[in-house]
Order: sequence, then C-alpha cells, then structure tokens
Amino acid sequence: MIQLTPAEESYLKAIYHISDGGKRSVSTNDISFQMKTKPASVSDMLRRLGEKEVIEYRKYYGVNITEEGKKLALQTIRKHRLWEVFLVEKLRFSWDEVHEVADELEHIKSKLLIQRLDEYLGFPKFDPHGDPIPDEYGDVRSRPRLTLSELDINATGQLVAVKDSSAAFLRYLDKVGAYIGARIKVLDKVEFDGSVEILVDNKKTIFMSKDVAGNVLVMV
Amino acid sequence: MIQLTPAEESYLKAIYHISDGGKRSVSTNDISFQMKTKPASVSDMLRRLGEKEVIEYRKYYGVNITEEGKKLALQTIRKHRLWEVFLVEKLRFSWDEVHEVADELEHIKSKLLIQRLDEYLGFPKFDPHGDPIPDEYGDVRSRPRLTLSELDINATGQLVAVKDSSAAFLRYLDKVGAYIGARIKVLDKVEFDGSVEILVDNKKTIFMSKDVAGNVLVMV
DNA sequence: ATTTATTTTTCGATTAGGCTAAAAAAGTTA
DNA sequence: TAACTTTTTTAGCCTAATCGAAAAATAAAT
Repeated sequence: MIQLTPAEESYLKAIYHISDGGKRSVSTNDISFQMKTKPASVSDMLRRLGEKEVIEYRKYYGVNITEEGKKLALQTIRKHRLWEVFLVEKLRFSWDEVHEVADELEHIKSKLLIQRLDEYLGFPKFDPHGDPIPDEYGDVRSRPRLTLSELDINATGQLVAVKDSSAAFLRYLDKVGAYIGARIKVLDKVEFDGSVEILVDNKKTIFMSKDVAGNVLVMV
Repeated sequence: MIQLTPAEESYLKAIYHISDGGKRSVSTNDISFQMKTKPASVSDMLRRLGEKEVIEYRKYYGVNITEEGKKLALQTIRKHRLWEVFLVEKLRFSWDEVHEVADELEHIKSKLLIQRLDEYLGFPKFDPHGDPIPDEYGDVRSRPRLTLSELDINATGQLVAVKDSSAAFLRYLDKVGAYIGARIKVLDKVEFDGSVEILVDNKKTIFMSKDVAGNVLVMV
C-alpha cells in the first residue's frame, strides 16, 4: 500500500478537485493558487507524487491523476467530509467554520476511527455543504444538481450544495437566510441582470444576484 | 504566545509525565526511551525546547520543565484525554485502542474544537484510564489514590486508574475481568509473594500478582 | 519567425525532525 | 587518582516541505 505524507495527501486532494475528479489535467500554477504555496514548491511536490505513481507528471505539461491517485484522494475526501458532518452536527460548528479544522483532522491515520465515526454519524451520504461522501471504496452517490440560475420561475427544490465554499460566501448565504437543506421556490427571475427572487422555507423572500445564484446548487 | 510543533508538544508532554508534573528533573536517556527516539535526537530537541523556554536545559544535567512548559504540557494532556473519552464513550473504542489515535488527535490546533468537544462530552473530569483531565487553565481535580497493593484485607474501593497504561497491560486487565470503574473488595493478601485476591463488582473473584496490583490505582 | 511574456523548473538555502558515528563529559571502580 | 563505563552531546548526513532567484521551456504577439 502506498503511504502518503499529510502534505502529499493535501496536494493530491487539491489535484483531484481542480481536475474535477480526474477529468481535466491540472497546471502547476492552479495547484499553487489552491494550496497557497509557491510554484517552486509545487513542482517539487509533483515530482514526489509522480514517483509514487498517484499522478502522471510530464514536465511543463501539467498533471493527470492516476486511478490509484483517485482512490487515495477519495479516501482523504471521505475523511474530510465525515469530520465536517461531525463538527456541524455534533459540535455545533457552522458550515463556514469547519474547513480548516477538517483539513487537519482528515490526516489522522486510523482506519478504525473512520469506520466508527461513519457509524456514529449514521452513515451520512452528504456533508454539510451538500457534497457527497465517498464510501470506503471511493464510490459516490451523486445527486442530480442544477444551479439556482438554471431553475425556471415557480420551480421548487432543495438547496443541496454550493460551488464556491469559501468562508466569505458561506457567511453571506447564512446572512441572507439561506442554508443547506432549505426548501426554496423561484418567485421571479429578472431578465436584465440575471438576479432571482426566491422563497426560503415558504416564509422568507430573498434576492440573489446572478453571481450568487450561479454558485448555489439545487436538487429539484 | 509560544507556538510548538507537534513533535515539540509530544516531547514536552513526555517530559511532564516523566518528571511527575515537574517535580523531578529528567534525563536525556529517559526521554529517549519514552519517545522511542535516539538520545542524539533528544539532545537536539532539548536545545530547541530550551530556546523556547518551556524547559530549563543544562547540558549533561538533564532538564526541568518551566511554568510556561507545564501550562503547555497540560493543554496537550487535556486534549489527549478529552479525545480518549470521545473515542471510548462515543466511538466504542476499548481503553487499549485509544492511545495511538489520541496521540495524533491531541495536536489538532483549534481552540473552539476542544471547547465544544469538552461540552459535548459533558465536561468529563477523568479519562477512561481514570486520569484527571486538566481544565482550560491547567488545573486538575485529582482524587486521592492508592495502589491495590496498599489496601488492607476487606477494604473496598473503585478501580480508577492504572500506572502502566501500556496496551499489553490494559489488555491483560480486561482479560482477567478488571476495568476502570469496577467496584472491588480485597478478599485476601498473600504474604510471601505479595499477590492479592479481589472481588470485582461483587461477583467475580480474581487474583493479581504483586506487580499487577502495584500498577492498579484505587479510590477508597 | 523572432521577440516578448508567461509558466514552469532547477538550484541553493532553510527549518524541522530524525539517524549514525565519534567525541566529550560525567560517573564509577579499582 | 587513574582507568574504565555510561551518558550525553556534537558533527555530519538524510528526508520532507517550504522559499527566492535564476534558468529553461512553452505560449503569445508582433
């Protein structure tokens, strides 16, 4: 079994995400931006990840994640999201507080710990942001999702995820009264600026700009 | 505020324990044994911990932990023991399985996490081995404790901790039917080998050698 | 098709943590 | 006190992860 260091796990996870699950190849600069490290550091890390054969690395041409790499990335993502569920559901963290802590917790190496945590949380299938939690074997149960912008007037749905899960964006959503799990209905769409008016939980009406609505994912 | 690396935290915790809470000074070899690292590595670490002024380090003469060092060590111990409670009470770990995992978890750096965990666990005062959990400020509520060997015949008490919390020893105790929290009564003490016969929870009679009984702590 | 700009890599350093082998200090014994 | 033993430290080297500066490769623009 390939053993990765915590830093290697983090980089691999980032590559998995940026490549959209391995669909696209990823550049050094993109990784550098995501990881908040310098390109020089990324190059070095890519060499190491290439040697461990979790990515395919052609100098100057970006990287592609291998099948083995995907499996390992999904295991890290699984751990990350299970811890997020724990933090939100058991320790009353809000969804914009969980990221950093989960980034540390995801590197704890006990297999038993994750099994028991999963069980303790009732085998959740989605994390607090609505993203699916891979199972032990890396399989994900994904839900068909649309952005709020794509919904027609009078369409209803449930807010299940956000594309941009930055703390700032999450706080903003909370502030306007939206949250993962909220039942929503599209009341109106403004043509000229792409903004939408939605009803949250049949009681509160809020407005969202085109940019915000395009980042909110809804299950119909 | 002094920031310690995970390795520094571990060494400092070891020094705190070996010195019995700062009462004795500690030798390089003792630390080396406890940490399973070479004496050369310990010397190096002591230099660093000395520079950060969490220990007082006089070359060739062992180290003493400073007041600042005690505070930091107690914070790590607090985190370690809270995680142990979590693992045992919530995730159904047995007491001999918690050590390694808690050794990793204790280095997670979120203050909010520990506050919430403490609250979630109901502000426990003792860990699964019966050792006291320091509060946020490093204060410990210790219980008067005796070793099982020190009890007289017919004395009763509650098994509250073990001196040697190695996995082997904990497994052995489990096997013979003893556990933290058990009500015990001394039925007999054998003079010539120092062994004792005890009744556990008013139903099971077990024998313990002098060595074992000397490692079991009882609250009378 | 050159030149210019951008991206990526390499090189040399640094810090943290570990190791081995050798030197030095302290402790013990004759 | 001298010699030997044990403990501790130093010195030099290793890996992981980072950085800045410089070089190299690719991409874009004239």
